[in-house]
Amino acid sequence: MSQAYDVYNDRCPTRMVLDRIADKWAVLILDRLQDGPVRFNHLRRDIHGISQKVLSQTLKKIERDGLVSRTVYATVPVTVEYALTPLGRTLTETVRTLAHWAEKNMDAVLAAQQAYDAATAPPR
Amino acid sequence: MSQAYDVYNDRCPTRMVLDRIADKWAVLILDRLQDGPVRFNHLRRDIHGISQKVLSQTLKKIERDGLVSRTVYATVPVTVEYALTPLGRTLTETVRTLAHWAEKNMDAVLAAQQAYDAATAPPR
DNA sequence: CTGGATCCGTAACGATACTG
DNA sequence: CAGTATCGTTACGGATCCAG
Repeated sequence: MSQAYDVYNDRCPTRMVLDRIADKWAVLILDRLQDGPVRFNHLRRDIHGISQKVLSQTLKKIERDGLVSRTVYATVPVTVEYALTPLGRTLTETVRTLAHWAEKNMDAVLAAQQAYDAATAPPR
Repeated sequence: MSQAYDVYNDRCPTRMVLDRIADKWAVLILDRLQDGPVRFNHLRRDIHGISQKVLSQTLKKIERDGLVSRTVYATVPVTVEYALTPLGRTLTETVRTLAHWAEKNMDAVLAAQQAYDAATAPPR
């Protein structure tokens, strides 16, 4: 993280953006949209564990951030498609590097956790 | 995000790791440790807005994940230093790319938010 | 100095029911 | 289909006090 801004202080704009990135559901949604527009209930089905309420809220947030677009089709019943904006696409691309890290180092993290637990819990 | 794992399903290990990355305070701490070991109260002072409770909890979490090491010096009073592990360092490096994105696109996000708010709120 | 323990308010979330 | 509204619960964070 660059020191161009005072990242550790409140009112830091970078920190503000970090708040948004640090949203698990938002990241998952952004990722799911990478292959093209997806409808509301389709997202709901694909992202297991998300409630329709949280999905709705999160979509609104990232739409406000300019990361996704919302397109309503006057079909009956109505159809709504969410898609990445160009800005959103640049973000998912950098998020990809995080995912790669996760896949590569997951085993190491798991091992570390087990070691930690073994070193702290067993005294019992 | 790669599709090697079923990222959208629970029980997905990548998603588990994502949970940790999606922790604003953890990211801030990891970042602060990039230039070398830092003591508890020093972290507390530098990362404005974090409470000592949350700092303590977060440090434990990322220590358990093997991302930071905790070293106690038998001074008086006692001194504790936190430092990045090699694993932790690889993570901060990828997180850096996120920060770069934030700095580069912050203005665009801000503009998008204002446009969104202007398009939704004003009907009032 | 480095935390642990406690209390307590708030914001987040899940479930459910209802609407255009 | 795509949401909104309401309710109840829970998890999280802040503040304070205390201990090794």
